[in-house]
Amino acid sequence: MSEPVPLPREFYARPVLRVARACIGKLLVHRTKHGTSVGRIVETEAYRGPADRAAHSFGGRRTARTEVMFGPPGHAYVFFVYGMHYQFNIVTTREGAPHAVLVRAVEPLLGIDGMAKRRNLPSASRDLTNGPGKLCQAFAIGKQAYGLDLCDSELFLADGPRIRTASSARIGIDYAGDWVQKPWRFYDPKSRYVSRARP
DNA sequence: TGAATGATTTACT
DNA sequence: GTAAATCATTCAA
Repeated sequence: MSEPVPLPREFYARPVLRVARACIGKLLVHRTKHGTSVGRIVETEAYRGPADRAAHSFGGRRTARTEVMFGPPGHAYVFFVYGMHYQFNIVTTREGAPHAVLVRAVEPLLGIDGMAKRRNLPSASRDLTNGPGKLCQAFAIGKQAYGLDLCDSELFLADGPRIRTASSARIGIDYAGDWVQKPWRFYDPKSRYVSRARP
């Protein structure tokens, strides 16, 4: 594989639904001192605050946690939930528009041994990266990744194969009322690493 | 200051 | 299928 190159800022500076769909098939790359992890993104969700009741930025809530979403596109929004899991998001659109794409699943490509070690699972296991919390643990993405610029070469997206993309309702946001049914989840229907079957 | 809760995962029945 | 794990963040007072 040739050296992956970070996608330009313009990739992220578009409406969040377009970015969420465009992310399917792109490569996620994380370089650390312990090694490099690479995976192909196979599942994402769009969160379009402040109107979207499911988004942390709903109602324009601007706090220490959500601050990065109000900044320029192409940065990492990483948050911690359920007392044990991190989630990796991509800030999109434009400064002042708190829209983000949640990366829910990837297919491991490189650095699989490190992922297996961090997940304490066999390297062939599908459970390595088939969920938003799982891939963060596998890729060693934690609070240190909060706010990172995805146009730098530490944590970034790179071009990948063009994939036929399907959509469905988002997962795990039953508190959001009617917003649950919006088809803002995108995935590669051919991948065995999507976090679950069509709801 | 305190109580509620969550963009999940894992283990167990 | 259900439930426990576990704590930063949020909001009410």
